Amino acid sequence: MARIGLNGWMHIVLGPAPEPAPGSSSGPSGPSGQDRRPERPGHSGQWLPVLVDDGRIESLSPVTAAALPDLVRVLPGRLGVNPEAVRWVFASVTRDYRPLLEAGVEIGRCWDLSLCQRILTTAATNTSTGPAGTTVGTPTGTTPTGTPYSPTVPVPVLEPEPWATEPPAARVDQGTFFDLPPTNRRGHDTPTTPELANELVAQLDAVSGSRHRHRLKLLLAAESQGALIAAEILHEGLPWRRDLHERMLAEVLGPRPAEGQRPRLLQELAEDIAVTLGVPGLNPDSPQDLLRGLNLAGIRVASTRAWDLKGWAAEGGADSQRRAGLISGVLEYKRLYRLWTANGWHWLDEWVRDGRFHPAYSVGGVVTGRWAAHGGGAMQIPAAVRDAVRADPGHLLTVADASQVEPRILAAMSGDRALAEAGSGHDLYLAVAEQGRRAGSELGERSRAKVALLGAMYGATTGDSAALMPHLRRLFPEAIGLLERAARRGEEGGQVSTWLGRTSPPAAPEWLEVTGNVSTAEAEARARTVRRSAGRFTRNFVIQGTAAEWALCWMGEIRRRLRVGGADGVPMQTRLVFFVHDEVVLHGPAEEAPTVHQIVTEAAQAAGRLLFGVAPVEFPLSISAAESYAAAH
DNA sequence: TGAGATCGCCAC
DNA sequence: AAACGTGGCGATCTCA
Repeated sequence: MARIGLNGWMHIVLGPAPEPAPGSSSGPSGPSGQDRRPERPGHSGQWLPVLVDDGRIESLSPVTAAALPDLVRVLPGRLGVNPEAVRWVFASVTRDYRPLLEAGVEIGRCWDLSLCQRILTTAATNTSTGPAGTTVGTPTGTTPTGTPYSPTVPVPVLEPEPWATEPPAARVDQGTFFDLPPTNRRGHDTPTTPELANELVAQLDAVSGSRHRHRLKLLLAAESQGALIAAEILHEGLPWRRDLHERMLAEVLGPRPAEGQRPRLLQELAEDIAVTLGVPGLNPDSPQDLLRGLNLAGIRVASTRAWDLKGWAAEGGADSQRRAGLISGVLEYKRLYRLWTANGWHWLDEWVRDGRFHPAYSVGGVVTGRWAAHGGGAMQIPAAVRDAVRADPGHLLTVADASQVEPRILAAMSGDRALAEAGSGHDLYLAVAEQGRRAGSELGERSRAKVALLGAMYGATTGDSAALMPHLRRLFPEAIGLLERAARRGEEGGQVSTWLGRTSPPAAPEWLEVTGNVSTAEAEARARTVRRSAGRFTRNFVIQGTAAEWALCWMGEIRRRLRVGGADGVPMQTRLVFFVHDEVVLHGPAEEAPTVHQIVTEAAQAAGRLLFGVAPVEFPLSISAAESYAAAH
C-alpha cells in the first residue's frame, strides 16, 4: 500500500545517525570522538534515514556513507512509493547530494533545510501586514495562528569544498571520501537526523500557517530544487576547450611568460605607453603610477578608469583624434591585462579539469535570492573567452537568454495593465516607446523608454532616466507606485518581500541612531544618504528578487521536463551546465536539440504561470543551439 | 608581513 | 565627479 506523505510527498530525511547511548553495544565507532558536542548528541559516522509522514516520525536502519547511494536507489521501492513522489530532505543539498552524484544516483525532489531555514527566519522578522501587492510582495512574518517561525535547531548553510582544493586522497581513494561522516572538513557538523526531522516539521508547519502558503511553499520548493541543480551543474561542468583558450591567449598576449613576468605583447604595450606619455619606467599596473603619468602628460583625468579616459578624449573637440591616440595604448593595455589576470593561464590551471569548468554556485547567496558563485568567477565569464566553451563531438550547446525579465516581472507583480500589455510581446521597451509616442510623451524612442524603466527599477535620481520618471508614472501608475512604495519602506527602515515571500534583511542595529541624528547639517545629510540608499535597495530588491524566483522556477521546470523526457517518454541525456541570472546553457546530443529548444521555451511560460497564474505577460527567450557558446549569442 | 581597504573591471 | 541595483575577483595600496 502506498503511503501518502505531507503535502502529498513522502519525506525521507537523511542525516547523521545519533551516537548510540553509552553502554549500548551496537553501532560502529565512527571518527566522531573529537567533534562530539556536549550540548547535543554527537553522530556515529553513519547516515540515518527517517520517514516523516503525516506527523509520524519513523527511524529506519542506519547505513554507512558508502552504502548511502544504494539506499537512495532502493528505498522508495522497498517502501512501495514511486521514487518521484519522494522528497529527500537534507541539511544541505549542496554538500550532501555530491557523493550521491559521484556514485551515479540522481534524485527527483528535495528539501534543503538550511536554505529554507534562512528564508523562513528572515521572513519571521518582517512585520509588514498588508496583503500582497499593497505593501509590496508577500508579507509572511506572522501567521493566522499567531505562531511565527523560529528554528528548532540551527542548520548552517554549508558549501562543498572548492573543486580546485579537493585533497588528492579523496579523489584517488573514493573509499576515503565516502567514509567521511556528514561533516565537512572545516569542522562544521549538522544536527542529527531526528533533530533535522523535527526541524522539517517546524518548517512545514510554518509554511502551512503562513498567510501566503502557496507562494511560500513554491519558494521553498524552488530554492531546494535550485540547490539540486547547482550541485548537478558543479558535477557535470561546462565543456571547456583548453587548447582553444590557450591559442587565443597566445594570439593576443604572446606565449605564456615565466612566472612573475608579463606576457610579451603586454610588456611591449607597457613600454609604448611609457614612451607615448614621456614617463620612463611608468608601471601601468599601478593606478597611482598611471594616474601620475597621465597627468604629467597633460591628460587631466581624476581616475584611470577606461570610462573616464574615453570621456577625456571625447570632450577634446577638434583635438579628440590626437587625444584618442594618446590613450589608445592605455585602453588596450587595460583590456589585455584584465584578460591575463582574470582568465589567463592561471585561471585555466586552477579551474578547468578534464575539459570541464565546474562552476561552484552559492544558491541564494545574494540577499535578493540571486545565485552567487565563489571561485572561478562563474557569474562573470567574459565574452572574450566564451569561444572556448564548445560542445563535445556530436553534441550541441543550447543557450537561452530571457529577454527583459525585470520589467516583465514588474508588470506582472504590479498588475499594471498598460505595462503588462507592453510586456505581452517580444520587445517590451519598443512597446513602451510606442505607448509613449501615442501619449505624446518624451518616452517615444526605444532607448529612452529603456533608460527610463531601468532607472525606475534602480532608483535613479539624476540624468535622463530621472527626468523621464513623471512620464513613466503617468503611463504606468501601478507599476511605478509599487516601486515607490518599496522605496518608501526602505527609507523608513522597514522590510519588503518578493512575490513569493523572500524578505529583505532588517535594518542594521544602528539604523535609528544614524537616521535619527539631525544634530548637525552633516549628520542630517548623512541620514538622508543612508535613507535613500536603503530605499534604492528595497526598490530593487522586490524586482531583482522576484526575477530570481522566476529564474529558479524556469530552471526547475527545465530540469523536470528533461527528466520526463520527450514524446517517447525517455529521459533526455541533455543536462543543464551553466546559469547566470536570466540565462541557461544546456549541453547534450545534437539530435535532442530541437526537443530541448521546446522544453526550455515551454518552461519559461510555465514559470510565469507558476508565479503569476494566467497573467498577460510573456517571458520570451532568445535561444539558439550551437557548437560554441560565443556563436550562440 | 599580513589583513583589510580600495581600485577597476567583469557579469547580469 | 558621480550617477543607478546585485555581486566576484585580482592587483595594488595602506597601515599596524
